[in-house]
Amino acid sequence: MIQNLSKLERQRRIKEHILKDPFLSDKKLAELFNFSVQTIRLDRLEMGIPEMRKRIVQVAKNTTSTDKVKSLKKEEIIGELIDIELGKNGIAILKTTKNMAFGRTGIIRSHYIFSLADSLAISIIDTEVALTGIARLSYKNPVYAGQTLVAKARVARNRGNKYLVSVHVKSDQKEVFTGKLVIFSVNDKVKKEKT
Amino acid sequence: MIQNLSKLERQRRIKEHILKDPFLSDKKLAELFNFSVQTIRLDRLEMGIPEMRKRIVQVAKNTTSTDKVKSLKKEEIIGELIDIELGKNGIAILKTTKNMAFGRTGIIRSHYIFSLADSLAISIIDTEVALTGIARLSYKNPVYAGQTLVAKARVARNRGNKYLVSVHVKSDQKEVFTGKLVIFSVNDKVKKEKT
DNA sequence: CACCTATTATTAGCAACTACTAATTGTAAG
DNA sequence: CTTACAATTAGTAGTTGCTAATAATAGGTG
Repeated sequence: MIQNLSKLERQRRIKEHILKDPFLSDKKLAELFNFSVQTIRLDRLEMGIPEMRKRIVQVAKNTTSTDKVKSLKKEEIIGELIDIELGKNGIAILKTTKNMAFGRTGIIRSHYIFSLADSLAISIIDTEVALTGIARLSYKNPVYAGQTLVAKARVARNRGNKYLVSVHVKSDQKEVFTGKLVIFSVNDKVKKEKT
Repeated sequence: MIQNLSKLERQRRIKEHILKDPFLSDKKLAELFNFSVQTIRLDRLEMGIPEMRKRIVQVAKNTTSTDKVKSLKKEEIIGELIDIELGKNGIAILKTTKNMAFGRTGIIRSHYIFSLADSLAISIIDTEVALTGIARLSYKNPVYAGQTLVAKARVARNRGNKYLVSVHVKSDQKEVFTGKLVIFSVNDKVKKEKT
């Protein structure tokens, strides 16, 4: 076989292939490129690319660290409760970070803002258990990682176990989000009211 | 027969350990349980548990399974994308766990369900960047930790860069959440917009 | 006692390597 | 043309974490 690829070019391509598919063994790469397994190995060593098995372990460990269901940690959710008057109103702040944002744009993912609002809304209801029923959300302006959000919530109406909570979220005086949430308080044995 | 019980118990524990940490080799398990490597192997074979390397590959492949989506990197998606037709519809599932729930009641916090719906809605928009604008959410029934949620989303309307996505979330055929989200696609330099 | 199960040991072999040495090929310079 | 040198290929030994199969041993039970 005529080798029309320069060594460097081949190495660049090997690297590319491995990045795209870490599950490629040296043997398969050798078949792909029509070079001997030894050459592929030399290339890998020169580029400092670990063997397939170690690459797979790396990929697997990545999953575990990100943990599949990207769980929102509690601190991230609530932010920080600053002030609260049960049954009336409350203020919470959230310092946004890069890992709450879309990698490309740095814009905070909407559900983090909703989580802040929702958590705060539930917090100000003076009851054992509170559940969100209906919500209307409006995202006014994008929020960029690093900005600090201030959420203010107040109970706008309250009929029986049904609360209408209105939440406004600002960043630097600028409104970025508003929402109206209907929260139900569930006090006693009521666990499942619907079948 | 007394041995039998301890054997079963040991196998149960081995299974548990492997589930918790798929990176355990037979040798390490043998050290952990003070049994010979051969015994561990027999146990594994009886239980049909594959060898460490294959387990690692499985874990690694889990991560790689989802591609195809433009707007979100896979780590940014809440839940697991099952099927998607860009610009049209998509299905995602989320296995709920205790740490997504209120401790006392085991009821899943609402923003996890929203996050699932929101992520899915953004995923099906065929664009580089997609942002949530307005949302109307309705929580129909409480979800308890352990239940698996199936979210279906479809693009109901599309005018220009504005998409109306409707999302239905079910658990065991029962509808637990519905939402209508207005998503904006942002392809060029659009920074903020509100309609 | 023979029988049975659980456990452990032993051996051969495999995949996918590392690490090393050695041979071959290509090509350019003296 | 010959030598020098890099690139490539080949080959060997050793490693890890196994599978598969066979055998040996210990501990009961009927």
